[in-house]
Amino acid sequence: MLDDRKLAVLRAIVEDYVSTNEPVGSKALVDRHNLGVSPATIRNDMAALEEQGYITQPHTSAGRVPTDKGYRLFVDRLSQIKPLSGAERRAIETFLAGAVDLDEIVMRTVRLLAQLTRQVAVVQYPSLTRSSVRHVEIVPLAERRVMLVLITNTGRVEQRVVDLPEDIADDRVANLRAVLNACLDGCGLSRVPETVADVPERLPPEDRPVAVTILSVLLETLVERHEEKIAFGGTANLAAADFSIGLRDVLEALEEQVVLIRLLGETGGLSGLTVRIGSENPYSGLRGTSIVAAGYGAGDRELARLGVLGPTRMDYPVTMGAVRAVARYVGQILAGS
Amino acid sequence: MLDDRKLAVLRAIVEDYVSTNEPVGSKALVDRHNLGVSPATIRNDMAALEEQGYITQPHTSAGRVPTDKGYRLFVDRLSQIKPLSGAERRAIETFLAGAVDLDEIVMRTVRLLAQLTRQVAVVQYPSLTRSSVRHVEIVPLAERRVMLVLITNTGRVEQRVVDLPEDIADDRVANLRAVLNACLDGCGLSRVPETVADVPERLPPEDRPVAVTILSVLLETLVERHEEKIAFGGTANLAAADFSIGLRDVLEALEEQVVLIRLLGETGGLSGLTVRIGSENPYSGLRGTSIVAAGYGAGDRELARLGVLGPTRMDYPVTMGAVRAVARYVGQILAGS
DNA sequence: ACTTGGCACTCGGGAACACAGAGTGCCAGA
DNA sequence: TCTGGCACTCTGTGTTCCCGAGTGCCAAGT
Repeated sequence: MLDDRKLAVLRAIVEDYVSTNEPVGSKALVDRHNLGVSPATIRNDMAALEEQGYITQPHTSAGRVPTDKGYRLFVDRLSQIKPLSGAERRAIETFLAGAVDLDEIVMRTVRLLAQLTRQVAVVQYPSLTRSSVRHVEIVPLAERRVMLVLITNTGRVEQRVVDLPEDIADDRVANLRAVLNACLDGCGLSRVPETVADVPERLPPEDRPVAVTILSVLLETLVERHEEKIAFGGTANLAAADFSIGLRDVLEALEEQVVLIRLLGETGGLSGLTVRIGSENPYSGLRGTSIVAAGYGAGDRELARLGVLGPTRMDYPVTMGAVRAVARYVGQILAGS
Repeated sequence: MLDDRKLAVLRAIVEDYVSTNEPVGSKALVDRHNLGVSPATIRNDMAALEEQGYITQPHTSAGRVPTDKGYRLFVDRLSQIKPLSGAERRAIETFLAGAVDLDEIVMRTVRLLAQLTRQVAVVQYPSLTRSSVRHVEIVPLAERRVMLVLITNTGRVEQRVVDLPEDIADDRVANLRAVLNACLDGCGLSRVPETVADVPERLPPEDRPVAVTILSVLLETLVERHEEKIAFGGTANLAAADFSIGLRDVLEALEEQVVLIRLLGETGGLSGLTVRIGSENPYSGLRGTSIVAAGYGAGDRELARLGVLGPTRMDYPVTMGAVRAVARYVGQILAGS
């Protein structure tokens, strides 16, 4: 049904269209790629490909353009992820190595991805829920007011100001801190609620109201921040790629954290890369845009995801290579720090 | 030289052009605003205004359009800042009040400004250098590795992982922490370097190498973060305002932190509002865009700045009102938390 | 000294039109 | 099954033309 040559033709069409941004015709095809046949033959193949929905023509008597289905086939079976050049790898390493805290790691990753792929980069902060407690700190700020600081093993720091129901002496705060750290150290965040359940009972009765208040804020922090944080950048690249339509929609989607998270979401197939092409993605404003995403994490578990977003007409092999490489390096950095 | 009627004409031109986005001619002017004179008279006035560079015509036989100089005059002398409606004020208050930490305050402020003005909003994080130390925390992470956490009175939290030259027992860390907090509590960040200079001497000799390492990282933190942090949003509004040219440039400028800071920078005249119109601003890519900015702070001192960025063709009175109001409310929130 | 109506002039933008060029589908022959 | 040829169909571009909004200027009016 789709013999080898037809597949080759499809591949050629995708490659040409991606690089020229113009519908590609039969003649141009045989000129550029040396398929050993004549334009007429190609036309027949094209007719077949169109029949089956892999390509389409914007109007009669124009060249062909890949459909989403065509890109899908290309990505799945006709292309290979293109590894980065040595220079690029080194650039990534040195650029990321300079980061000094989590915020900066994320920011730099965004820039890196945007620059490497010339698209919009999106990076999710390492998930709170899957990481574990490294330290809890309680800092007295004023009477009846403390700041609660939670440090995770991924370097993420959460802070909350807590208003207390009553005064509490500094040494009692210290005690509470010690108890908390003793039972929470290394504890997976998802297991924190059970773990702290009996903490009040282990304290002198007069400390319990304060402890309960602080604990409730702590739990709140975990729940609230379940909605993850996201950073993005490289929007200038959107303007460059003369986005046929909906630049507005894309920008809107980018500012809608919830949408973004869903787009990155759902881990996918081979080598951890997810590619969602045009109408495959669940947000109507993003018809015409594809997302290439990958999970990253320190060690074995996936902590969060990152990826890029660009026109369906993008260079998938290169983009996928860049995303995969960056995801790996970020994972290493996180594991090392 | 510029009698009252000419000024009225200029005002009318600005207002009409802002609302219609089309060059405004003499006839349209007399129709809409009831100046009590004929089109011919207006034409003479317009000629005078053009002569002096306040307006210009895109081409012969088109209406007039304000120049940057014209907008400047309009902002300085022909318009009044338009206060927000009661509903808007309440919306601001409730929206900002829900914020739970500094990050969220900033994020919400960005959204608020963007929504209120329908432009791109830019918010600078409260400056580190002008705030003061509320607490320093040293958290042991592993042997020879601690995390240094600095909490400022504006709620900003800075963290750094520090690799130590040698092992150090927890109680000695606690001692160092106590000493640091004792001398730094409430200390303005700019005075930290002098203040900590003699700390090593006050410690037992065996702790000094560690203390020196930690202090150097602390000082580094202060210096590095002198480059301030910035958040922005509402870029979708850019696409809506059919930006004549340079949407790309604008997006690039937005991602260039340094440029952004310079744009917000320099506090200005009346009521703390700075308006920079088109070519007045120091970045060539932003010809065609204006910036309305204001300082905000808890109490008397200006901690940082916020503002919006949009086409020179913007509704200045409304925008200025919104920026001023948001700046005030954010100040209140910061002071209160 | 301003203001006004009249008038000739200018120029951009849209509509109508023609045309070249790229591309297609199909068919008959190798 | 491939190929060359041929007729056909579009889009995009350039040309021309014309309308209308808007101007500048002048002479007359208040």
